[in-house]
Order: sequence, then structure tokens, then C-alpha cells
Amino acid sequence: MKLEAENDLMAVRLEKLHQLQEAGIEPYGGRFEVTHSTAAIREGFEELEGQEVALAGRLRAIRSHGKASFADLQDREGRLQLYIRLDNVGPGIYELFQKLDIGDIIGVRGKVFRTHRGEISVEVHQLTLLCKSLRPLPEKWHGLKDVDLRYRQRYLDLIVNPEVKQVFITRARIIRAIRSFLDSRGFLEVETPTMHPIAGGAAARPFITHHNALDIDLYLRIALELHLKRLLVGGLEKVYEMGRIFRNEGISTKHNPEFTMLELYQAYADYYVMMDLLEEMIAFVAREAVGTTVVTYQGDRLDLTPPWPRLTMLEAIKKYSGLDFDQLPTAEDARRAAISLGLEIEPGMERGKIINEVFEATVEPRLIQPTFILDYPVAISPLAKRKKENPGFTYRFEAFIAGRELANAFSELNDPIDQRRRFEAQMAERAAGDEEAHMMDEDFLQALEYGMPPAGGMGVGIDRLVMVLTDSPSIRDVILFPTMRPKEE
RNA sequence: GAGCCAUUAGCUCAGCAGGUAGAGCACCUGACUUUUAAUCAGGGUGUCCGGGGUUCGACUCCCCGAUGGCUCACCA
Repeated sequence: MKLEAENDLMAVRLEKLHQLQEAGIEPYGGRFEVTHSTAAIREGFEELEGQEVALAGRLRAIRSHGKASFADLQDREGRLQLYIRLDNVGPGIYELFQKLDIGDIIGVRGKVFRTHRGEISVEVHQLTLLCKSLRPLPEKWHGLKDVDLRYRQRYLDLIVNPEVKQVFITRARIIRAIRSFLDSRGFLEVETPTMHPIAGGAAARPFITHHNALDIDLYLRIALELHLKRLLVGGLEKVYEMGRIFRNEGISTKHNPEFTMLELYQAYADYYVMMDLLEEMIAFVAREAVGTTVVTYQGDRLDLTPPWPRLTMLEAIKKYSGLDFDQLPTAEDARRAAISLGLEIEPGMERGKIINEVFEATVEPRLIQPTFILDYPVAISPLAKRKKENPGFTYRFEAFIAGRELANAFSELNDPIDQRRRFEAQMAERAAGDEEAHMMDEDFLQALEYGMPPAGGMGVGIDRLVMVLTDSPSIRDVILFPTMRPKEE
């Protein structure tokens, strides 16, 4: 099989590949013992000056001066200049070097020194070709800007745009910090199925797949909730899972069909415990990942330092829209008030849903600083415990940052009879055409009937947290390979 | 799913009243043994996203389609 050159630049490189092979040089090498990274050489220059080191990486620039040349080698930590002289390496290696292209991966051994211009460099004595690159890299001044190519060929993005690499390093730090925070507080990390016979725990349309041997359809999970609660029934008491969730919904700068969610549950706690836990966890994670609890997001200064303001949904609506739903006891009162704000509300919508519509339209976008919004209507909270003193509302909060939801938590509903009624209400909505209404989950109800301890539980959107802490405008900037429509051939 | 915008060399981008295309980097040839966005002398390497249409002639105008971006809708 012969590789076709797609353009002249590739043809030139293929020709060089053949020349190397004819000269007996292996263009796809193997193991190479690296003694130092580029950063280690730079940082340890005082001790390393004059010493022999071995490093490997990708050629990013070549400055040839006839019988001596400079090159920039890039490894995962940065770049370092190489200096190659015919006198030092002999004609064989120097000729090999002259056949190299930007993008080739090489290993070199040589002496650490500083050039006359002050640049820390390695004077090459030995050079090994580790991988011949057959396609040209994007341009050195502007990098790769085409977002389509950046997402589809993330490896190129990572090679030429250093700030992209930093985002994903920070993402890893954030996830490590979350684990370390929860582990240190006695939470047990668990793994539950991603394929569910019933897609529950959230209001969303699922992806459907099929198991051949069992001949059943399965849903990719839309939440972690119902399995983690089964573990509370099983006595695990403090559990968390950080995992991929799949929702068959639209794609936007804030939504990817698969995304990462943290959910945690703590027996004998309530949603106030969850509030304390969340603000402490976010502050800890911010300090660990970016070194501060005050960050800038898209021009807004965000102060993540606890405590965060807490107000109920009705208080927030009153504050931002002036509407006082305590004075609007019926659904029709609520509907008229919402319409007066310019919202479109269908006749017959429940009061709780209308309140939520008003909240989303008037309050949510204005919650820039981290804020807890408490006490959501029961109609939109089928898994949360009802407020004792006000059964139309639940012990549920959401945390907002930069105008978007970061976390969702409640005092978990552990009354199996009420839970069944809530599912039945959801089923009625599903029958009425709401594809996102929850499905009845008899298996989960059975677990509740054995008895689930009262508990606080919480879900945190990890991608959105990463966006805030890396000042990324789009969720696609914090997901290595975001969902894309396949390129047609 | 809807509206608007974009798509030109490997990359970043110009271009046009409708007369078959240009820059920088990259690349190729040559010079150069401490340069660094190396320099100097030369070379343009292209399915102007795809398919139709209008026209003597389309990268340019019109229609359809593809992909992406933004806004909106749904959602976290």
C-alpha cells in the first residue's frame, strides 16, 4: 500500500522519507532514554551547564546557517534550542539533520550551554530520528485558528497552541483536587452503569442503544442519581461518582452531548450541608488548580471565596423582577404576572413551572457572582423532598456562577410513597408529550421501600466549572474531542 | 430545529464593476559555523467548500447542499 501525497508539501516529505530509508536510516524509531525535559534543562541550567543531557521532542523551528544550524525542540513542557555543528556531529548526522523537517520527532544527546545571545541551548553530539512527519504543521506566527480544525484535529491544536495544553492541564488539576477533597472527607468513589434500562435522575432526552445478547434497548445514562441513591439504601452513606453523562439535546457553547458530572450523596445530611460542602469544595479546587479564589471570567471578576449569598427563588425573583409570587397564589395569577413581563406562558401551566420560567428569564443571567438559589417548586423537582412548612416547594438549591447553573442539590426525597406519586405526575406529563419528563422506575422505588436514609445530594457540572476556572468561553474549549458532525468525504 | 455570517495555497489571511487569483509563514534551489519571527538571491506550489443556474465569460451574482461560528429554542 502506497501513501498518496495530498499536496506538494507532502510529496516532498515522502521523498525525504524514501531517501532516509535508502540511506539505511530507520525513520520510525523506538525507545529513547530521555534524561531531562526542556523545562528541567532551563530550570536547572546552573548545575547542568557543560553537562551531557538527552532529550526528545518535536522539531518546531529550524534555522540553518550552512555548516551550523539552530533548531527548536518542543516537548510536553516547552521548547529548547538545539545547536548543531558539522564539526561536532560529523557529516553523517549533519546530513541527516538537513533532511529533517519541522514536525519531525527526534532524540538528541548533547552538552548544555548558553549562546552568545544568552539562549540556553543544547550543543548536539548525537541525533536519532524517532518519527518522520509527513504532513506540514500549521503556521508558526498565528498557530491554528480555524475552530473546526482545532476541534477535529485537537492534536494539532495542542502542538501549536500552548494555551490549549494549559487548559487541559488545569482540567486535570481540578478533577484531582475534587477527588482529593471528597476522599479526605470520607466519601467513597464508586462507578455505576452508564447503560440503563430506564434513563432516570434528570429531565432530558436519552441516547438509545441496543444489547444484542439480551435483545433489549438500553439508554445511555442522563444522570448518576438513581444508582447512587441505591447505594445509600445499601449503607454506603457517603458516595460520589465523577463520570460521563449523555443527553440527546442541542449543542451550544454551553452544551455538549456528552459531558462530565460529579454527583455526591451524604446520608443524614440535608441541602444546607450540601451548600457548605460545595462552597468549600469550589474554593479548595480553585486554590489547588489556579492558585486563587478570585478569578476573571470573560471580563467579570468572580469571587469564589465562601460564604456565597443564599436567597430563595421567590426572594430572588422579587429582587430582580419586582414580582412577589407570595401575593400570587393561583396559577392564573402567576401566569398573568409572567405575561406582564413579556413571557409567553401557555394556559394551564402549573404555578411552579411559571415561577421557574420567570426565574430563568429574569434572575439567572444576572447571577454573576456565585449564588445559592433555594427552594424550587415541587413541579420541577420530582426527586427532592418537600418543604414541611410549604409543600409546593422543595428543599432544593442550585448554585449559579457567571449566569449559569453550576450545581443542583437537594435534601433527597426518601418517602417511597411520595416518590411514586411524583413519578406518576411525570408519567402524566410524558403522556402529554413531554419527552424529557422522568420515567417510572419501579426498581428504584423498590429500593426506596427498603428504606433510604435521609440524605443531601448534589450534582456539579465539571465542564462548566473548568470553563470558569480557565476563562474559556465555550464548553468545547474544555473538552478535548467535542462532539462534531463527521466530515463528509 | 430557526435566523445571520463564514468557507480562497499546508497554515494565517487579502482580493474582484463578473475578465480564470495574491501576501506572510511553510515549502523548493543556492549562499552562510552562535542564530532566534535568522538573513540574502531566486521559485507560486490552488477542485477559490460541493452541485446546479444566469452570462460570451463566475472565486465574484442567483438557487440547492455540506461543514463550522454566533444568536435564539431545548438543556446542565
